[in-house]
Amino acid sequence: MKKATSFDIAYLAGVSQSTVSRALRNSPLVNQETREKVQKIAKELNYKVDKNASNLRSQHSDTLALLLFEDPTDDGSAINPFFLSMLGSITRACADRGYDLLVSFQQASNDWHADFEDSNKADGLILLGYGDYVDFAEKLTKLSAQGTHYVRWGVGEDQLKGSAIGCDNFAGGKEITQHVLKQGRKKLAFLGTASSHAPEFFDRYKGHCAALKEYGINADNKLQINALYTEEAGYDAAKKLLDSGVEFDAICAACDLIAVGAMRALKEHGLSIPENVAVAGFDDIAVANFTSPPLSTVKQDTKRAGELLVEALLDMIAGKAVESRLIEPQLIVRQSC
Amino acid sequence: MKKATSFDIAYLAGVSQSTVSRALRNSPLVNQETREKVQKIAKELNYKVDKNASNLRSQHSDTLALLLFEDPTDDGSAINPFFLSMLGSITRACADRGYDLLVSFQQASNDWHADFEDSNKADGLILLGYGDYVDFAEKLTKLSAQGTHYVRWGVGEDQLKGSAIGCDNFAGGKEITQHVLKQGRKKLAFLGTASSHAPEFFDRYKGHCAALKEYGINADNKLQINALYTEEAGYDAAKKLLDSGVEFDAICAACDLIAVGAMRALKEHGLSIPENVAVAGFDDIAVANFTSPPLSTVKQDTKRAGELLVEALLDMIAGKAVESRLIEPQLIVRQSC
DNA sequence: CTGAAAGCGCTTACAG
DNA sequence: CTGAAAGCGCTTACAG
Repeated sequence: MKKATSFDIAYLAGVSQSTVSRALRNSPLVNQETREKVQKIAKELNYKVDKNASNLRSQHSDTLALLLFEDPTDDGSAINPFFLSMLGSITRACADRGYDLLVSFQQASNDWHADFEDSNKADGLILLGYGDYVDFAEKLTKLSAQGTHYVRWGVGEDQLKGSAIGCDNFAGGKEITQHVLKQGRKKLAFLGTASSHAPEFFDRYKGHCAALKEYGINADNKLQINALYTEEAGYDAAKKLLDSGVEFDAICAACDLIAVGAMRALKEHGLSIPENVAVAGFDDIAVANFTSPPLSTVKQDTKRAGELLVEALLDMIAGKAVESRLIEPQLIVRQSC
Repeated sequence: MKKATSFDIAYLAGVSQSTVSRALRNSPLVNQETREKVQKIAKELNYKVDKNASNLRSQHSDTLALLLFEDPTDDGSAINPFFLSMLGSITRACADRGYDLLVSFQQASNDWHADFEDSNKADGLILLGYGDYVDFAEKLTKLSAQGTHYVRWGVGEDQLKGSAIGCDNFAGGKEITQHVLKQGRKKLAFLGTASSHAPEFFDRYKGHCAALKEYGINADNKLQINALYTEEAGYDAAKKLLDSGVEFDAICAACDLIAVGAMRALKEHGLSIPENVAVAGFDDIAVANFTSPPLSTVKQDTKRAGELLVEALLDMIAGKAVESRLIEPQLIVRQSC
């Protein structure tokens, strides 16, 4: 059976195809009786508007694209659980608003705008990632120049083009460090890249340093070790710290995966947590609740984040001004510190 | 600046719009020199084919839809990490093959076919879920009747319409139960719904019983407690088991989340794992490596699964016959049994 | 409130 | 190898 079109319905209903189109979209212009008749027939025929045709004509797609960009050095098998969680909440937020969501891991192309908005596949883009933000900045500048509608998860607009929804990383970093300091720890190490290549980590580090300062402690370079987004990186960084011989009684990790890797290194080294070394994370991924001991961390509300991202993008597409916004993080105290 | 169309390029290249269209799709019909000239101009203009127009004309979308159906009783906040992992691998598999992926949690509608394939948004559907399979069976029958292209993650075709890629749940359930029995355990409980409402769990249970039989043990009804897909359900089921007073020295959980919940209940009850009770899971989610003690389980290869699902669907769309296939699960021994 | 007509931007027979 | 033309299935001024 061939697919029904609006002309088939028009014929059966004894009205014009224009009227069918109007009736199906609940236009107030159409007589209620006519509308009901048309909708009844459409239902009987299992009719659905052809999205390609309607999008082509109306020049919008009611579809958003989620682009997950990652560090290309990643082996590709495991996605950071934090982003997977964001993906889940964004999918839900789109569905709630009647939008479809196109998902892509855009390693391949370096022209997101062209690939999605120019080809009319999506009305706007949501960017999510943990790649190198220095490379990334160029792309954002290009996107903005082309007038693409996009929002980004991450840091505010001082550092990168465009609007962003993000966690208040400075506040989060400060809060958990204060918590560690309150336990009487004095020599705090920070595991995570502290540079504009990873601005979210950098902000957390700045919050970390601010808390130290409150306690009259100067941040020590030797206690900060670079590490990116993975358990392996956390393991390596902790090893490096241990091998360096610098004394420390606590580790603040820039993310939970780093903390998990660091805990493994500490245990291999015969150190117990938190007796010898306190450990703190950031993100509150599912695993944080199950490490031994369970990891104290900073929770980012991914559900709320997904909603804000989708709302901001929709506002932008509608031509409204969109402000970057920060979500308040929440301290989660468990047993690791 | 208005978006460039193929007519703009045709004008600049001094050829017809038809030729532009051919040149852009690398048609062998077009002179190489002409093709290069056209492609150069297209690049300069930042031109991208309008997907809505080309899809409308050619009647296919190069897009696949992933439908995640869940138990509506779920609170909606947390998606089972196993499915999130599948989602990641499916996204990658689609990208590798030049397809876009539309993601949807189809709670709202009950007419997937109409929503995606009839509206020409997608060429085919991938179904992934943990809802009630009895309700689900009707939908599948309808999908098949309408000639929709779809593949499903889960159990083979005996029980449900359509082709499926799934884990060999029987073999996995049998293997891990054998492992538990080898440790000398005699009174094994099974936590997970054993009925056609949850056929994957049912198959795991059947494997479980087969292993018991090999060891001369008859499955005892009182040692099987229903539970669905969540940590909470696992906790409740273990409580129920404990309260029933039936003796047991091991728990085989139908999935890791159930195992995690059960471990919590056992500990609250003052029982130690594995000394008093051995615990086994199924799925190998990230958390399994971090429970205390780390959970022995059965790993499902989600990367391979995603690839097979996408390949099968593409074959089906291309008109090839597609067989249901099972992936071999892999026993992962940690410390919980 | 309704209809006839144009047109969104492509792909693809058809003719040369 | 190339071009003129039709048409995919809608939405939306325009006219009544």
